[in-house]
Amino acid sequence: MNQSSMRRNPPPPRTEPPSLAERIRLEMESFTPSEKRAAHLLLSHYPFAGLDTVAEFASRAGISAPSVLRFVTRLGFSGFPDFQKHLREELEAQLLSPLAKASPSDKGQGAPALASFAEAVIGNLRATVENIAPAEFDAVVALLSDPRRHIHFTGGRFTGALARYAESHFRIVRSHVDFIEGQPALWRDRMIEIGRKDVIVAFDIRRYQEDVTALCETAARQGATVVLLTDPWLSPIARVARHVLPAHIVAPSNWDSSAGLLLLTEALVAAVTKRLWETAKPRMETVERLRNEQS
Amino acid sequence: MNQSSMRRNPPPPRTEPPSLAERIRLEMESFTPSEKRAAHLLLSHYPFAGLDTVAEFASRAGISAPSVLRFVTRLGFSGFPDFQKHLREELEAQLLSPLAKASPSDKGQGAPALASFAEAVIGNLRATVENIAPAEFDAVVALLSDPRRHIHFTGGRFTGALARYAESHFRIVRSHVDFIEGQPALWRDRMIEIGRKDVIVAFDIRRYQEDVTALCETAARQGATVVLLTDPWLSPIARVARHVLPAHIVAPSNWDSSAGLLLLTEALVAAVTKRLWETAKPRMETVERLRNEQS
DNA sequence: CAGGTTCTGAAATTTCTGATACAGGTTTTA
DNA sequence: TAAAACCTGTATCAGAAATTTCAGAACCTG
Repeated sequence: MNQSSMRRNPPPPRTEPPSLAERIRLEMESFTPSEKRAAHLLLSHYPFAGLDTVAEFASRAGISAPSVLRFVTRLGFSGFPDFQKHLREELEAQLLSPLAKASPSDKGQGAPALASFAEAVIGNLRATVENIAPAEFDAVVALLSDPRRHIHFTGGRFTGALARYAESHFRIVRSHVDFIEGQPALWRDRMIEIGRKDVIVAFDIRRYQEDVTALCETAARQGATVVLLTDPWLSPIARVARHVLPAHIVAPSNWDSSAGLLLLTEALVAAVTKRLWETAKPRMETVERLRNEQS
Repeated sequence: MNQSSMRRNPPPPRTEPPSLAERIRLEMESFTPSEKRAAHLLLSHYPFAGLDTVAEFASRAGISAPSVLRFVTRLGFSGFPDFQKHLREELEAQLLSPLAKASPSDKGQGAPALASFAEAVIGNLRATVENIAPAEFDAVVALLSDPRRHIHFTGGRFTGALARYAESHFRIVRSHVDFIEGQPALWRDRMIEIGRKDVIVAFDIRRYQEDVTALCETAARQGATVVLLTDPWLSPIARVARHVLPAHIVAPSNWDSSAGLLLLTEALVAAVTKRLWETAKPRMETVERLRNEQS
């Protein structure tokens, strides 16, 4: 008799996922006294009150632990951990919303698509920079500025292009720079020469590519230093990497965005060029002269 | 009852919210490899990654549970629950004061290079988007979405990598896509097959490369449609290009930044993928299946 | 006011989490 | 090159947390 199969809400909340808090407010009437106390506590400190232990929650609400359990069960969760998981996910989604709000809304075409895409990418860049430890970045700069080291760039299907981009710049700034194809057959032979003096800079984002991982593991086993540019979920290469620089990659697209990786790459190029300026300058001038002579 | 009812407080942080994240970034270099992985995971999903169980956190970070425990102990917490409590409190405090968002912007001097570089790049992206004519962008999307067209990507020394990046994506979304090396010797032969049905997408920024220009001029003479992604000063290719998308490239570096070009590329990929979704989806699934079979 | 229903919490039970000891392996130091 | 220090994962344990059971309390209902 409690539910006469009514439609829930005349104006159903449109876009946003129905927050748990909202649902609790709507169902408040049907709660028992104990459940109401639990609901009030949760709503008044939403959602943090629910992130504590059952005992803590019960104590703060002035009810017993079983009552709390009955409350969350009544809300449709399989147990208290399930309930907490939902709260955390909801909170995380809400906190990341400024980025998520722009993307799904306007599916128009042309400029709006470009503009919103750009905003998402910009958000990625900011997030990327904030999550990079300055010391880590500096350490990589120092590593790539060491003239005694040999630098090898590599990457996967899509990120391979970024590795090439990095290589094409570093090649001019300093010596001992090359690009390694990801396919095992193409690098197996060269591995014999990889050792402690070598640095592997690998680009690898999700749908992590096994051959790139294999390359890095082999190189690491030989004593090479591995630097990894990846996404926040970390390629398995992180296992053997000495330095890891994660970049945010999620964009309103069926594809991931590599803009963050490019940003890091260009920042590294800029920093290393500055650091090696004394030797880089003449190299750059020479390259320029050779180019002109040729044509 | 075991509570000594005493707040443990090593360094009284009563001034500003010295975010735990910030501290981790500063101490990053003193961490062991395992600890770094834990730190990276936490920072990349701050602070939600830390609200799970130890086992979950360890698994996601790719390390063992004890390493996680050692990590939080090293940060000065008495145990994992204490660590989680701190994260919750920090999160709650931050969520209640929207003005706290200004804090992460000003880094001391750790890597102002990276932060300011990022800001410059972001400025480039905004400027790029504003200076693109929506109609021009849409026209390019339509062109690249035409299944009867054959698409060829090319670029110069540095921008060639971007052309490869574009090609590696479009190749999956649609058929008749390839990459042309910039050196004349490598494309002269193929020019015989270039005609009205072909689209050349060229990447070229200052220090404009003569061979790329030559390629485009030849192709245009044969009736091909040329799309140019360049800088605001426009590569000479613009004379024969049907569509031109300029991107801002100036950065605080001895090198130009290609981030704007990458943004346009990714936006084009996203738009074309969406437009061709009916045919692109099965293609992407097939590619995925082939990849899995192979490995 | 009895009988039935619903609600609630104390205590018992079970599950699972966080913590520790220890040993193999690696890097650093002498 | 050998020794020492350090790092890290496996196995294990202790204890806390969530869950269930069950009996009593509160509240209708006729």
